[in-house]
Amino acid sequence: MANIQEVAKKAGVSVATVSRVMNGNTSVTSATRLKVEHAIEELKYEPSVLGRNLRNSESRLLLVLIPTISNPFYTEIINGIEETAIQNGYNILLCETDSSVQRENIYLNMVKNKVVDGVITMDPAINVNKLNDLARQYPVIQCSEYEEGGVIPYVSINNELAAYHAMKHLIKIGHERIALINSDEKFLYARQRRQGYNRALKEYQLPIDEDLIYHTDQLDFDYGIQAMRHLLQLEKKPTAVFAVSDTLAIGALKELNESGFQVPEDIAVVGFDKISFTNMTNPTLTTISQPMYKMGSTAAMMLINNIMGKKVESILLDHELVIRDSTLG
Amino acid sequence: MANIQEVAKKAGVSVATVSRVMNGNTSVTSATRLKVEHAIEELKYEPSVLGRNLRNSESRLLLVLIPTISNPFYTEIINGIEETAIQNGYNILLCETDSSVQRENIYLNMVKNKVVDGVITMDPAINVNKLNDLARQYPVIQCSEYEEGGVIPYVSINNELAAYHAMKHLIKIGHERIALINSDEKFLYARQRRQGYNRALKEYQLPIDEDLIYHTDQLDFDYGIQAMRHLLQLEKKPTAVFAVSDTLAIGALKELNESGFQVPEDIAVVGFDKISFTNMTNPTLTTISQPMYKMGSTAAMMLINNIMGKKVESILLDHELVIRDSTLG
DNA sequence: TTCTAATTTGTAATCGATTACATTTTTATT
DNA sequence: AATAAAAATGTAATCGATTACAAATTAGAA
Repeated sequence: MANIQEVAKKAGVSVATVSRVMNGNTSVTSATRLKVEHAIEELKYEPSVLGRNLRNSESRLLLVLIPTISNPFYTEIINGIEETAIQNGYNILLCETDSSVQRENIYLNMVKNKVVDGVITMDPAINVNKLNDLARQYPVIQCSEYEEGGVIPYVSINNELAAYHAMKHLIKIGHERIALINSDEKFLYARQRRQGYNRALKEYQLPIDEDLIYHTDQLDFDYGIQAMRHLLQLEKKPTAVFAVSDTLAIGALKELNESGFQVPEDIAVVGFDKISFTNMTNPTLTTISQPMYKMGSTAAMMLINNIMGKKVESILLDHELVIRDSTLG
Repeated sequence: MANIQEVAKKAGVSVATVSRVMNGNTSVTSATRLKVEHAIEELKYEPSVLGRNLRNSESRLLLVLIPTISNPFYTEIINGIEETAIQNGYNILLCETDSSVQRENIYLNMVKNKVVDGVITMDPAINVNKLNDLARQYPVIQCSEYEEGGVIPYVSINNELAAYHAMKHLIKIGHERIALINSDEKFLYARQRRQGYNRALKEYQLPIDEDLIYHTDQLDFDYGIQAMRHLLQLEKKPTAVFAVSDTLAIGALKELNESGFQVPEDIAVVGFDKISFTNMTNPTLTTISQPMYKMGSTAAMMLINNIMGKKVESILLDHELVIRDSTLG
């Protein structure tokens, strides 16, 4: 691949002029421009991004940190990030942390090293102190999970309200014993959704039965199965289940089918996220729709603005309750 | 962030010595090494990857091209790629082509521009000529989809044999009218799986009924639903369906459930890939298990070897038929 | 035509590392 | 102690772009 010197030589001009033609900001005679363009054409010159980045100290790369790529919730968000990034001349470096501190370190160093211009993190298990340190000097955006009252801009939804809506729906169709399959409450979203769960119950003067609340370590299908298995062993079984992730809800649904329970007749199920699978289950799954694509593109736009030195504000996007067969008698 | 000059100054040595300490290959007295390490510590120095890459003309980044991030088949492969990449000091730049020529161009230029050191493509719709051009000068590996008789190293499975196995299973349990939900036969894997389908039928002297073969444009659930809807309208309906992707099979299953058919009693279903969701459907889905993680890590290893100048050979990995409820009477 | 101002083009420093080669220091040998 | 050989360290070029500043060219005005 030819470099800028060779083009300059071939066109009989200086490298500065070639650079000017490439970037088109300062004035070049149309005659020389033509000469240079010819040389570029002939040599099939493509400027080295490495050289340019070193000089400009930018990489046009955005780091995206996700806990796992296996959850469709994240892949939809990534779609949104990628589209927006590309539209603005950026590309994304996708990295799974797998909640490993070592990986986290590698990735966060990439920001300091200027391998990337900024970072969007969706990892709820990220080290908050380290992230805040980083955010002091470099562009950082949190997506979906964030630090309450923190200084890092974020895009998310109102988790408390969304959970409240899901619960209100279950209560309104007559359920009184509603189980909650939650993830670890060390995560903000888990605490917030728990609060929504509590609020709805209180509002309708229903008791909060700790037996009906189950915490899982992860969000995979299997953990939903486990959770449901546990809940079915209770003496006083729930008549409905609210899971804080569709993947958990799908696992729960599976276990209910296996055990011969009718959904929603025996037990109703509500999920969270609206991943595309939820329309394929039998019955289809009632769920809280998160605007995942929008969340991704918003996060990307916020990060790019931040990189360009603009001040950005955190945003809470709207959710929506999607009522399907798993709660429709 | 401090640079190498500042460290050199603080340590009272030259930049070369600092570089030597950083890279640890050539000899440095333990006294000076200590001085330098102290300076590095104090200034919290991290070498600029940009500067290093420019000089070494490498980026330690691998480009991964996928048609879409939404299919779990690809995300499992990506897991394998990422793990292996990181183990070898590389990171991955994940890019969805969405089968857009424009994006394809952007991404392939990244290879020429040395933004990345090599590329793994899983996009079946990629422009083969362009890819071959690229592969003449740069490291390129194909994963899953490849060019038959081409020169680009690939890792895949024996698609013909896998489809043959799936069909043989269906035939052995008594099916004679077996529909095929295939994707566009412009893709090699589609042609190969079709061949396996044909071979099994021929071997058991069953007729090949073109009415039973349906082609879809994409692999999303909806296309599986469409396909099944079409097949159910046939006068002589199939008693079994073989779909070349789990996502299609899941859509088909959904449509069968909706339409009141019993699986596998009325119609049996076999998928392809063994994505995790196939264990969550009701009934669980019989499918061909592809070693996706292995495929990813193999592809990554091949690419890294290729980058290091080694010659690499194409590999076909083993598949496995996983029999589940959708074919178990 | 001559001079000034505006425009175009070139020169060379710069970004931050690596490394060939040169120089200095240390070690070993007689 | 003198010398050669080996080891440690430093100097400066290099990767490929951008850009401040300098120099050259052109245009315009008198």
